[in-house]
This record gives sequence, C-alpha cells and structure tokens, in this order.
Amino acid sequence: MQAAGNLKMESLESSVALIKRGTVEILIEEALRKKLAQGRPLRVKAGFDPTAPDLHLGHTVLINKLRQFQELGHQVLFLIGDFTGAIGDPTGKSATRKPLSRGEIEANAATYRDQVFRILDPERTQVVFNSEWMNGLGAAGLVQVAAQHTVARMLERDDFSKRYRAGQPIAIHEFLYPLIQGYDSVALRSDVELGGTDQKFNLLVGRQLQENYGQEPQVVITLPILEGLDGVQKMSKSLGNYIGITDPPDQMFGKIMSVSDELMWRYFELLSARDMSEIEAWRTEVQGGRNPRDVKFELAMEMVERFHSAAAARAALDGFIARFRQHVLPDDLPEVVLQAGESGGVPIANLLKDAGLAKSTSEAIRAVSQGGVKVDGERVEDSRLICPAGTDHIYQVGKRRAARVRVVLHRPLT
RNA sequence: GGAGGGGUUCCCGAGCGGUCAAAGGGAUCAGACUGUAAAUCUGACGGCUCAGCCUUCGGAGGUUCGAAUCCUCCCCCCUCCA
Repeated sequence: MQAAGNLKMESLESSVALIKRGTVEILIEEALRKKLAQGRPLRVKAGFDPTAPDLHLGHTVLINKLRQFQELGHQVLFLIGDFTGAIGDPTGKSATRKPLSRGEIEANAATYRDQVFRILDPERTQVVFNSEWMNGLGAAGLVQVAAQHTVARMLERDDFSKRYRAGQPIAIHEFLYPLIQGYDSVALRSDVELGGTDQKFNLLVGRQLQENYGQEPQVVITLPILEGLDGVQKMSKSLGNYIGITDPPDQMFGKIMSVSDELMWRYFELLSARDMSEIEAWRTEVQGGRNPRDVKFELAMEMVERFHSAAAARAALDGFIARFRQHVLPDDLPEVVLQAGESGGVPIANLLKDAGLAKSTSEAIRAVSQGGVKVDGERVEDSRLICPAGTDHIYQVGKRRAARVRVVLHRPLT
C-alpha cells in the first residue's frame, strides 16, 4: 500500500480514472464528478455483516477501493450492520440467523477494526453501527420507511422476482432488508456507497430513499464479486474457498498457488496493485510458453507482502519451492506426544486421529489402505500397524498434512 | 378455515416392508498424471476395539420375525382454494 496521500491534489479527471478502475458500474458517473468537484471530503459508505469478522481477499476488492477514496482525501463510513444482521439479507440461502449478543457484536467489530485497518487509514474511517439509529426508529418509524417503497418495485429485484415467479416463498421481513440498508444511507447522509454487484438493488434503494427524505442521492458504485479457490462460487468463509487476510504467509501463498491458471488472471485484475499493462504483458508471455506457475508466484508474493511483509513473502516462496518441488518437509511441523496403550503401542489409525491428521479412525484406515499415509517418507501398507512406545517419527497423510509424533509409555509430567 | 404435497447420510436427490449404511450428482478426501496447478482418470466417502460390531432416514410411540419404507400422535416446511 502506498502512503496515505495528503488532501487530494489530483485533478478531477485523474480522480475519476482512479475510482473507475476495476469497478463494474458507477451510477451516476456525472453525479460523481459533480460531488468531487465540490472539493469537500465525501462520505463514502460501505456496509458489512456483523457475523463474519474474518476478512478474506474477496472483501479486499471493495476495501481497496475505499482506500483509494481515502487517498483522495475522503471519509469512509464503515458500517457494521448489527441491526440488519438479525434479519439476514435474502440473497442466497436463507438460513435464519441467530441473533448475536451485544458482546459478540462488539468482539466482531473489534476484529473488523484490526483487520480492516491493515488496508484502511484509521484517521479517515468512521466505524458505525446501524442499530444506533434503527433502535430509536421504532415500529412507527419503520412503517414510515416501508411506506416509501412499493411491492412492485421490490419485485424488480432479481432474486425476489425469480422466487415469486417460481412460487417460492418470500417472507415479508425480507423486504425490510433493502429498505433498512437504504435508510442507513439517509441516516448517514452518504455521498457514495460501494457494494458488490449483488448489492446493486439495495444500493439503489438508498438513492431513492435519500431523495424521498430530501437528500441528494448517493452515487452507487458496484464492484465485481471475486470467485473463490474453486473458481466458480463466490469467495466466502462458509464455502471454505477463501484466502483470509490473516492467513499465515505459507498458507496464503499455497492457497494462491492452488488457484487455476484461468482464475489467476482474474485475481490479478481484481487484487493486484500492478499496472494492467504489466499484467497483460505476462499474459502474452504465458501464451508464448512461459510457465504460468512462475507468474502465479508473483501474485502470491504480492499478496503475502501486502498482508505480512516482503521478508515473509520471500520465505513463503522459498518454503514452497523446497516443500513441493524438492519435497522437503517444513521444519515447523506440529509435534505431538501420545501415550501408549496397554499393548505398549498405538495403532496407526488412532495415532493419526489423535495427532489431528485424520478426522476419525475410519478415515485414517481408509487413508492407509489407499496408500496415502507415510511414516518418515515410507508408505504404510498395513492399516493395523502398531506404533510402539519409544518411537519418534514423522507421519504424513496425503500431501498436505504432516506431524511429528512421539509415542511414550507414560504421559510426561508437565 | 379447507384441500393437497413434503421432511432421507455435508448439500441436492432416489428409495416406499427384508438383498439399505441407503442409487445418482455435487462437495470432500486419497491415489495416478502434474506446476501441491486446473482438467481428467481411479478409489473412498456414518462411527468404532474395523473381514466384525454399533448408531443413522423430522420427533415419540406402535404393528411385524424384520421398518427409511405400514399405523397413531406430535413438530416443521411448501402449494392451491378461501
């Protein structure tokens, strides 16, 4: 990340160009120019769910954009939707959320701050909770907000209309989510709101409500949704296809390397701070026969460097090459000490399970019979092997899981 | 208020008295191939003291030698009519 710029010295056009990069849509660009031309710090809003405090690279697409606004001298309103969180945005699967306690929300908010300030400038960020104004609104107030919108307009939302046509249920409260999100913009008097493309409808509701409440409508900027490691579904914690910004260097590096070559370009486009011309040049080289892996190294390095350090990135690269190209095991293997049973040893399946290398003994047995288990690099054939007390070996399951396990006769005194 | 449909293993979804730990697909895991790519192929995919045993098909009872499958009650979801 570059150092925070002083109050924007940029020309209007270069500001617009910076803001536009990587966005899907700006509604309305002309309005954005007008706001920028006013020469005051704009209030830039973005909403986040209170439940999942672990930010991943998918989130950073948007946060990077917020950062750019800050570099231009604008103010970020980092909204934590603690009130809306209880409703749950209708998009996708509609698992009813359990309400979070005040304490949990506070804890989540603290984690957000920790993580988000790895990218954002705390000086130009205001963290706000929508319960601050929603709790005071009351039932009458909420009804009043609801009166600002019609069912027909609600049904314009893609997923609502699809479900409606398909005869699938839509609960009334689901209509409240966009309304409240829109009302947040009124309460915050936001000038600009950022969101993923899936948020477009909700963002536009904000424009309309602001107008109804006599405010100048916010500019809506949508950003692409980043695909997860599988390359198909959006990156999300619940799908387990994410790269967390707090992932340790090795893991972050490895996850990026496991991304398909195709997806790699997408990641470059949306995550890298590099110039698009540089990225395009690489693409041409790869088409000309350069190993895509080496270009992927660059991406992995950049990300680790951004969230850790240049030294960590270097170490992650070296470690990766050693481990997977030269098959050297890392020297920071987890070490486990297990106590031998009556027989004076531990069956391999139990050992693998207790060492955290397999979820169950059944899984461990399967892994052995499929040739996925190695002891000190030697493949294990017998799923009933007993590991006797006094032994100390390195056990591996598959390519990614390994631990050093010592079997002792008696548990050592601690 | 009335009529009908449905709740199956992580997800979707077959099964409708024994041969069901339950088809098929997805996800996942292991092996092969590799660049720990991706794709593909092969296998596995409830648990355990693992050639055997134990616990699963919304919940509780019941019928039966035997139930995911039949009956009763209960809980939950959906559709249509009003």
